[in-house]
Amino acid sequence: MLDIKYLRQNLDLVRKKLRQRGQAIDLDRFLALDKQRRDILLSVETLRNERNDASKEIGKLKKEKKDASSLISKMSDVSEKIKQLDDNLKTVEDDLNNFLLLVPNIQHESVPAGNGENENVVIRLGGEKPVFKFEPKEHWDIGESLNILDFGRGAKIAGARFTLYRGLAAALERALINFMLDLHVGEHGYTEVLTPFMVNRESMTGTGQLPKFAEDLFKIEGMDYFLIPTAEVPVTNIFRDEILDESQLPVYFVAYSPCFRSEAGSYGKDTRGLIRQHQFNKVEMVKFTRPEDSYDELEKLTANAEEVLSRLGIHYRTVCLCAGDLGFSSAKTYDVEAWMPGQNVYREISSCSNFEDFQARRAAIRFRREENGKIEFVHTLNGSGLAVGRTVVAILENYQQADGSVIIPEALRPYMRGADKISM
RNA sequence: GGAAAGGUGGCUGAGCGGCUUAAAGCGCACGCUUGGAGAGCGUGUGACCUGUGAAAGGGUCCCAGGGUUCAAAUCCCUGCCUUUCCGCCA
Repeated sequence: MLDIKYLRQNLDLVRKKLRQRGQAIDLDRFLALDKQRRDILLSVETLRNERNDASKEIGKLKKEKKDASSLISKMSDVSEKIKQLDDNLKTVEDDLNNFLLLVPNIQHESVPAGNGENENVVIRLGGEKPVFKFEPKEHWDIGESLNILDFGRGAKIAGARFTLYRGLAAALERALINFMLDLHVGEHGYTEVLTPFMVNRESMTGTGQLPKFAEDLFKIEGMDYFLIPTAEVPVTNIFRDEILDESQLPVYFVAYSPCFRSEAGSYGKDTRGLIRQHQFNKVEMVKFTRPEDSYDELEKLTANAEEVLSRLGIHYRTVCLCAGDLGFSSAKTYDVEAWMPGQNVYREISSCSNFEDFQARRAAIRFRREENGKIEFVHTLNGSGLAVGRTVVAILENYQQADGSVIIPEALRPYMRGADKISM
């Protein structure tokens, strides 16, 4: 959510920024609602003030056994008026709030212009592409011929976009989770948390999934619970409605969680393999920082994600998303894309974002400045560290051998009972 | 699932419908005192909205939402959450 005062005072700038993101938002409606709200507020508060004074007077008169009936009947009218104005105010405030909840964040000045994916800017390459003396296969072929990924039975058990892992694939998934958590906790200074995988509506609203993106979520029938689409939601909401001490900041959390996404609107996209599933595992990093630190922290967060790929020996590139490709809540996002030789493409394997105070304002996450005691919103950031299923894809495709086997990267072997290879 | 008790500020904890602008204590901050610390004494101690150059001022907030009343932390209803006991359960 944007700061209402900032919006009021920088209407043209906001309009311009939103246009760059490809967002058509009617800011005149905001102006009208905002004015209405303040007008009503002024009159209702004047009446309240009058009533408060009169109430004291009535109390005094009663105690002195004097007649208060004329004042009481007068206040009866005033109360009636207050009630009406309150109703109006509530309507206007609801409208205003609903409007603000649907306005996306404003991008940082360093974000490049552009309309979509194709205009993202590559800022870094890491590692090297493997060289194959044969035609590398796609991971779904590798996984099926090794009998470690069973797409047919996944579909039987649950449906399309669900997969059954078997044997060393299951072990590999679990090894990756532990490897990533150990790396971020042991070397990058994060604290591990394990959260609920279902959350309530407030949490979803706090991080920006609701109200706008309800169709992307799985909802529990008959209860107001949602399956999390990412651990970002429960982890960021850890501090919802809290005021932190400045000395606590920055806070770094890392969490493993399964993620559930309806993938509404992606019919026919990535239908084969592990790339786009209704359920997948992810290790997520989340940071709470002071405003002046958040862009440095974004660089470090992105480097933490890249480090996972470096340790696994997988080539990647890092792109800065252009204005038109940014997510709803983000002010700036780097995507880390792993090289997938079987498909001959780079695929997003981590997305690292600075939300500035957008989520903090929605979720009321604040901190107290030491020097003056003032309360401010924190900045929140998060990034995948990494998407586990897609990392399995990258390993299968990058480490495949001519004989159909797959070498296990050394960093993972201690997590896989010493196994160094997956073969028939 | 059955029964009961509760939800008040950073914490503990008062609060017969009007003198609550939420008592008191603890904590915290500042000052006095001290060689220094402690004790003692004094002062202060929330958030949000509105307003302004900044203020003053005004308003809201005692879990949430409704209701009764001239007036609600206080009375009524609904929901949520917590705790205890019983049942069931990985």
